[in-house]
Amino acid sequence: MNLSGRAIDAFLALAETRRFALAAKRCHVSPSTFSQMIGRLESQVGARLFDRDTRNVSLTPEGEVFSHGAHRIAAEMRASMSELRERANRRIGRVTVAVTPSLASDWLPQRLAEYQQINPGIALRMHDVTSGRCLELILRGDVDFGISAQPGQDLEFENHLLFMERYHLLCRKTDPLAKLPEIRLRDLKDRAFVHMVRTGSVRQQMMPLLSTAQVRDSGMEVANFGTVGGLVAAGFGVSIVPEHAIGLCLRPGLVAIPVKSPKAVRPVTMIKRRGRSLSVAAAVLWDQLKLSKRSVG
Amino acid sequence: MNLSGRAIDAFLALAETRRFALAAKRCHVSPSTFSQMIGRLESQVGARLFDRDTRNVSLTPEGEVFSHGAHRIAAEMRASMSELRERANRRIGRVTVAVTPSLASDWLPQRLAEYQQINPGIALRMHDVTSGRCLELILRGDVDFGISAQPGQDLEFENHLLFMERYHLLCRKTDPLAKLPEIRLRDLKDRAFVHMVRTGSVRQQMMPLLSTAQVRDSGMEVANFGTVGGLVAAGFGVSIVPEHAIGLCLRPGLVAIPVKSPKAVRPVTMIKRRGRSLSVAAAVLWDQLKLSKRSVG
DNA sequence: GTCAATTACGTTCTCCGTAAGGATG
DNA sequence: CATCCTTACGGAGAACGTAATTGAC
Repeated sequence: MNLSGRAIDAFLALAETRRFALAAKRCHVSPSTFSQMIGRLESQVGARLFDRDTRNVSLTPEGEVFSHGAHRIAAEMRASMSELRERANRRIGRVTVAVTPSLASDWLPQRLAEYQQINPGIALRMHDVTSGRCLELILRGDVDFGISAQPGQDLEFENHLLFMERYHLLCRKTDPLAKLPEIRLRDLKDRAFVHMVRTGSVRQQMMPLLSTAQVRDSGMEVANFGTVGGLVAAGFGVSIVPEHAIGLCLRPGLVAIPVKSPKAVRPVTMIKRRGRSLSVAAAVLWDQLKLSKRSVG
Repeated sequence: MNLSGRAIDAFLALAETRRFALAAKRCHVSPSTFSQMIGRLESQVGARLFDRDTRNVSLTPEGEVFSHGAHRIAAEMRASMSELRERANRRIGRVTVAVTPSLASDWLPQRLAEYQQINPGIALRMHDVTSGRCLELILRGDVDFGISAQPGQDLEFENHLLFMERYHLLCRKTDPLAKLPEIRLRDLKDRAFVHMVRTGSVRQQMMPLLSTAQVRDSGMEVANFGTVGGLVAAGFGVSIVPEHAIGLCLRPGLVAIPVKSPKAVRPVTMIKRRGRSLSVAAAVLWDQLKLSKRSVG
């Protein structure tokens, strides 16, 4: 049992035209070839599908039955092929990315908007998640790729650095530090510090630097940048946040000042599962983001 | 675009096993051939369907999309093939026959019951119709074949004589004719006669014989044998009906007496459209009836 | 080094088209 | 005899298997 698409097409053409010669032309084959194709099909399905003499062609009862199936098979084939083609042309599709909250709010939306304008048929979904969960979603295949400051292991992931993001000190305008154009980490010695939770990439990356700088623990340990802003504004201490998180933290009475340290930067990285290819739509977004990285630097 | 059933099967096998070697075995081809089959399929659909290295095999996003269609295509193919096979084996099917009322009530039911017992999966339908309408239904393809006393023209129909059916005189027991063992047509001279409608085969066949016999017209002209019985019983006259219609006419006070005349017989004939083959189920019924004709003679 | 997928290559076989054959009106 | 489907036959191309190659662990 091996029905080919061409055989199905031949069958349908003959069922419709009821002329071998005409159906053959429609299928772009010679009449003889067409006759053989029908004959082969009939032997494959094990039943005569057409009653025919040199003058008339008509479906047998078995042919009538088969024609229903043939129509459905042909329709499914057409649908499958056209769906693939439409996805290849990015007429339809879906792209899901996992992104750290800072970039999800500040940097990525603009890029996604550009993408959406060029590819209106593609449904975009974004998960804003912590760095750890980002890798998990990538590994499980729940997202096409991720963007985070914490690259995955090279064995399982493919990482592409977009740009280095500077950290900024977040403090009240009344703070003495607020007057400086740049902050050095040692300026924070003995200052109360509002921490992010340990599972976030900010905390994990800053941990060694902060202990070197001998900051004082405010006791606060929060998950969201918005909360950091609130705590700093309320006087619980200062904090350090990535550049693209500033918008989430800042409020009247607060300032953000760049931290001057070659280590106080974090690698904003696109991450995908190694060995798994991206969908066409996702690959296009990936490439677009790769090219647009200069626009922030 | 020409998807073959084998390619679909190969795709599904690989998508399920995620092993080329294993899927190749399942498809009964060598690993090398299988690899080529997948490669060909991918080039036909215009997209890479599997991510693979020598260690791991997994579906690409396009492969995921295609797998839905592939499952449906394979299911439709299986369904079409198995339906044809089941019809060939007469596990399922339908047979519709058009039959003249007399045979539909007296002769055919027993035959159909035998057929139904042997082929319980076949749905039987029967139209009891006049001879003219019988041919019409055959021609239109509304029935698989017909049984009537009026064969169709050989150009359009294929006729198979089942048996010759004798005509019987229908009269009251009090009628002088009722005492005879056989009737000759000339015995009916000047007798009031209850006619069937002109569209029926009985009337058409008997017309010349009756005018030769110089019967008298009762003025009654009816479509159903049951009505004939009623009219004869009520004294409107006598009538002549086919042997198998006797059961429809007879009632207390009436008798049916065979007509002795080489012309007072009618050919009970199976009729099908020339050049059109019967469905397997219908052909089996056709053949069964052909063989069972002796049982009546 | 071992195992799995792929590529190379020669063979086989399927499939196509040209041309002859046969049936029908 | 004209038309249309089918069969015959030869060549082109596809598909298969064996065997060598590449790549991953």
